[in-house]
Parts: sequence; C-alpha cells; structure tokens
Amino acid sequence: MSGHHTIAETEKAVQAKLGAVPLHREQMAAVSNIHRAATAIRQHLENSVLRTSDLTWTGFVVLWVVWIWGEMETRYVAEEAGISKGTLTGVAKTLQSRGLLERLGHPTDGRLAVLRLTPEGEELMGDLFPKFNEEEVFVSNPLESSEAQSLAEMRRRMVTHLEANGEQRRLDLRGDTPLPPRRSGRRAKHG
Amino acid sequence: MSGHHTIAETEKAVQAKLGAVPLHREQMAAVSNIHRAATAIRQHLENSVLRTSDLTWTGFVVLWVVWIWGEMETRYVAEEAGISKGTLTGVAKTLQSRGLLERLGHPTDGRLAVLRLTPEGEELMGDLFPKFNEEEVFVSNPLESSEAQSLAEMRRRMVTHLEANGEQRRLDLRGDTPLPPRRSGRRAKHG
DNA sequence: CAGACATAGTTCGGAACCGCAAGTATTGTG
DNA sequence: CACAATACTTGCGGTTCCGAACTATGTCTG
Repeated sequence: MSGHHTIAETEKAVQAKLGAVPLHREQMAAVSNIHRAATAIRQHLENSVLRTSDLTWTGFVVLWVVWIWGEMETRYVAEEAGISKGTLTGVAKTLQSRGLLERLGHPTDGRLAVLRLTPEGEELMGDLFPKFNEEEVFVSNPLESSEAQSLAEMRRRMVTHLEANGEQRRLDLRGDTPLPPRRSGRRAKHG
Repeated sequence: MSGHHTIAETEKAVQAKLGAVPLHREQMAAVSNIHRAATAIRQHLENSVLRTSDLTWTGFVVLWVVWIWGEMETRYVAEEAGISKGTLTGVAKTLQSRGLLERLGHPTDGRLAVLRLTPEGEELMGDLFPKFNEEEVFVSNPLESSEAQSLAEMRRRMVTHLEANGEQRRLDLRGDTPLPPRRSGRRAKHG
C-alpha cells in the first residue's frame, strides 16, 4: 500500500517541489496517509471476513450499528455509519432484500422510519462480529495496547474538533463566494 | 460524525450484546473508527479546498502523486494513490478530459503508460497544495506536534504489517475454500 | 523461433456513493 | 386552518470503486 516510496522520500520530494513555501510536515503526515491506512484496513476486513457473507463494508457497518443499538431511527443510523441519508435508503434496501434488516414505521411520529435486524440478521452478526474483531486484533498487532488506545483517542479528538469547528472553518474560508454546485447532480426543474 | 453516541457508550453496548464473548477493546477502538475519521477528514478537505476546483478526493490524490514524482508509470500511480488499476484508468480519463493530465506511451516497453501533468495541471497544483496543507494543519489542530508524528508512525506500522502479512493471513483464514466471487463484477463470456 | 507464461493496462458489470432537487407525508405552530 | 418545519424517499448525473475478463506486449524456455 505504501507503494515504492517511503514517507521520508515523499516529504523530500514535496519540499523540493514547493521550494520556499513552508510546509507543515507533521500535520501533513498526520493527515495524508489516514485515508490510505483506512483503505488498506477496510480491504483486509472485506476480503477476510466480509466477502464470505457477500457483504460490503458499508452494508456491514449499517448492520453493525443497528445490531449494537437495536431499533434505530434511520437518520441516526446514517449519521453513525457515516453515510448520507440517501445512500442509507439504498443500502437498507439491499439489506432488506437479503432478509437481514427490516424497516418499521415509528409508532407515534409517522415521519420516522426505524430499522431493526431480522432474526437472520441477528444470527449473522452474532457469527460475524467475533471474526471481525479477531481481524481487528490482527490489524493492530504491531501496536502496544496503550498505543492502540492513544491512537483511538487522538483520532477521536480530530473528529470532535472537525464536528465542532469544521463548518465554521469552511464558511470562513470561502467568505462570501457561495460553494459552487457539483458537476453532477439533479438540476432545477425549470432552468 | 460520531453521531449521538460516544465511543464509551458504544463499547458498553457491544459488550452487552456479546455477553460472555471476550472482546478486544483497545484493538476494536484502534480500528473501528479509522474509517469514520478518514471520511470526516476527507469531507472537510473536499468541501473546503477541493470543491472550488471541482476535484474529487481521488482525483486530487492522483494529481498529487504525479505532481510530486513527475512522470510516473500508471501502475505506480495506482499503488501510491491506493486505488486499483482499473479505477485509475477511469480517473485518469476524467482528469485528461479536463486538461490537467496527459498520458504517454513508454518509449521502449510498449505495455507501459506514463502519466504527467499538463502545464494547467502544474499551475493548479501549485495553487491548490498550499491551501490543502493549511487544512491539514486545521484538521490536526488538536494534536501536539509530537502526537501528530506518532500518529503517522503508528499508522505506518499498521499498513506495513498488513502489506507484509495480510495476504498470508487471509489465505490461512479461508483454508481450502476459495474466495467466493463478488456479487457484482464481470462474468465469463460464455457461461 | 514457437509456444507458454508473465506483466501492464483497459474494459466491463454491478454496486456504492454524494449532493442536490423535488416529492410525499406528517407534525408543530401561529 | 394555513404554513412552516421535519423526515424520509426518489431520481438524477455524475464519480469512484473492485475485481475478473480481456487485449496487447514482452520474456523465457525448449
């Protein structure tokens, strides 16, 4: 995954490329490879335990969230799973079609929808999660227990910070110029 | 991003769910939220600096790799960017169509293709990267400089370990039963 | 040098995914 | 009761993504 260049080589090349521009090295290192690490871990988990049950990463995460918390309103499921509501609708549909998940109306508030595992889903997760956790152990083998803890703690701090201040930061950055629309996406009906 | 449940609450719920099954807490914490953190960071970067240039995360990473290393064979670009060769073909096509990237044949080995930035691509990256790095600083604000370093170092250890031992581990896990094909994916021509 | 094998890249199938707009239904409020 | 707010779904247009099949090229070996 780290290709054929080390981090040190990469930083050197970046510095050469930027010349006089000051570079924030530690922060670059702290951020730049997180996505690659996440991808590597995700692929290991997908190809070791998830694939045999024909689950995608996202499908598993959604099942996991609902499994842990029991019945859960869809908006919270999306939030906890880190996907958009629209995506959740599709993923939930896939999982429903495989008989792992069911969708219920909320008893008092008719606007809400609630997700719950079917017995099959419960059984699958009861079987799958221990295996999943075993691979989490494998993946974090090279870390001391205390390191694993502080790693999680640092990440939590970054996420909390982003949640608290990210939106304001983005607002400040773009000032008065509004965010341009994406290239893709539905267009307004008239025009 | 962390929804309305803290990590501690989540762990408690997991333990309740699993009952007697021993749970590897630190490792679970070390792994389970990395993807969520990566997503949060990615979305901040996309919506702060990338969106104004209509670049996706992956598109930016590919440009970045080629920018740093100059001309580069596509297989190495894919490896450094952490995507499959097939994905790179599509991404490179998109970037070519926007005039940021060009594709050259290799002079001596006809199988190889080489990517290089166009002058427009060079200019864009020269403008964009400092802004990107600024946001990397923002994202890692809550970390001490030494923490940022050790974070990156731990992650690097995990990735290295996966690269070295992941495939063997997956082989051991599935034993003699072959990996089932994905639900999606190309099928053999005949049938 | 032909045939086997290896390597690099592209094509393709199917799914995930986003962000937005619009639509539906329900609930809260003045 | 009109009207705003909320929750979810649907659909659009695009990108990304994997991995297997396929194509083209290079290399090794008898």
